Amino acid sequence: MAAKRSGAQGKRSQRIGVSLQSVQEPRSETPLSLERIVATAVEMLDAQGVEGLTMRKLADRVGSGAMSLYWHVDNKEQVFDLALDSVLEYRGSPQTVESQDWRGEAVHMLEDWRASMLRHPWSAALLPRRALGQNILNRLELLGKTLSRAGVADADLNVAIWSLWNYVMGATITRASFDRSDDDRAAAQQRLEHLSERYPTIERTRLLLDNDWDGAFRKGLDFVLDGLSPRQ
Amino acid sequence: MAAKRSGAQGKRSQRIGVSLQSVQEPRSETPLSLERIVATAVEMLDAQGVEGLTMRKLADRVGSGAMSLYWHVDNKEQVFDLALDSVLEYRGSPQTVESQDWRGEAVHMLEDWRASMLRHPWSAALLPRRALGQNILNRLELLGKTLSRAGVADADLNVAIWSLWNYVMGATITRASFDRSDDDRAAAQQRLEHLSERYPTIERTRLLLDNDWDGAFRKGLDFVLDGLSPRQ
DNA sequence: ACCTGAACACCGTTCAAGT
DNA sequence: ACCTGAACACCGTTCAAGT
Repeated sequence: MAAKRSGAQGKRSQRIGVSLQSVQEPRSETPLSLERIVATAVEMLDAQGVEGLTMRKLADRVGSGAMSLYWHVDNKEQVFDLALDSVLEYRGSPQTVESQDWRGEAVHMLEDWRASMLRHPWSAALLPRRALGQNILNRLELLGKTLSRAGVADADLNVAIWSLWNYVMGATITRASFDRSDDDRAAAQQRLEHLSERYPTIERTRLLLDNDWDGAFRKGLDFVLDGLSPRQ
Repeated sequence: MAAKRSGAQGKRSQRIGVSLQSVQEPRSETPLSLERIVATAVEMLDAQGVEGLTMRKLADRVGSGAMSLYWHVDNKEQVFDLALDSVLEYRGSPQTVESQDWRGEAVHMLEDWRASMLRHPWSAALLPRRALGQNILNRLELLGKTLSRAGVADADLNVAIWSLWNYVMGATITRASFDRSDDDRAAAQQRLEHLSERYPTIERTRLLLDNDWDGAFRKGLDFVLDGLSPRQ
């Protein structure tokens, strides 16, 4: 039911790295193209979230009849896949020098990963549900290479990669969804205060009011990397 | 837009811990009740996933007219909230003895958390989008208490809790969605093999073919706990 | 207090047809 | 090769009404 979603390349789609700086061309008669569809989908997702993206509204926004999209694209799922991958491109020093600072490199890559997703808050929650696109594979490869150079044994490498993946995905998904509803935290905290005898610990540390997401991410990441570091 | 979803208790809903062992009563004239609605929703979610749950189909399954649900429930969102929370109850030794094995306790709690979510594969992806219900708060409180007893300073406690949360959520969401589409892994691996010169590292370690999810979770969790352990 | 059907304003997608 | 409108089979929810 939820299968079979990767590989199907549509009638004429080739994977593209759409550049996404809010395409504000003379909204005249640019011919419909996959690039424009994907770029517009990203704009709409940024503005309205996952629920707000509709094939009909997308067609409207792109200035075509509702059904024209389906010549360029198989279905709505593919629009999500392409929008996601277009947002995850890694523009980092690709190989450059063989730096000695593997830990700094890893931190940089993972913070960039998180930042890319937070720029498009719908992306984090979507990612695990979709096939792994080129850009994520690139990031995984780069991460693996860095950890390997740092001395992580091949036997531990998969666990190390997945641990960091899990941490980054969990942190980003959580942050992106809390972000969209500050009320929740207020409401939750209110409930907490009302029940401070039931939840004394997290009430005492004010777990749900802590606003320093970036700092917490960075500190937790350090903990994880401490755990992963090859013992000497 | 996505706000205002917590607290609203509907016209007559009180939080309930529905017991969910596949209610197979004489499908006759049990009166419609919130409990039955939530239990049936969980059944449908287990069978069909998030996309498969429809207010109309739910009403049908419960043997009532389509609109009868709305007397018991405000809207579809609330059905999700209640289904989620009902699935996350923690049945663990609540206080018992003041064990010395804090690490074993933490591992047990977090493995149980993951297992509860994997029993209902739709739950993990849903959790971060919803308000934090009673049962998650309970788990967070218990985790915080355990870490605190283990010697984690109050200043580090929030980061420690969030790090473990992030790891568990990331791992479970990833696992649950990979689970639902084995094709992806085959397809991805095929793409990988085709491009083994582009992704030599993750191809070499067979990252995408590693099937030992439980083992990887446990090992990665150990890494994280190593990082979190108070230094001596 | 509890349940209902008709109706409204939407969806994604198929299909046969236009240029 | 590219785009279209009409139509189908769905959605969640409002509302006025029934018992």
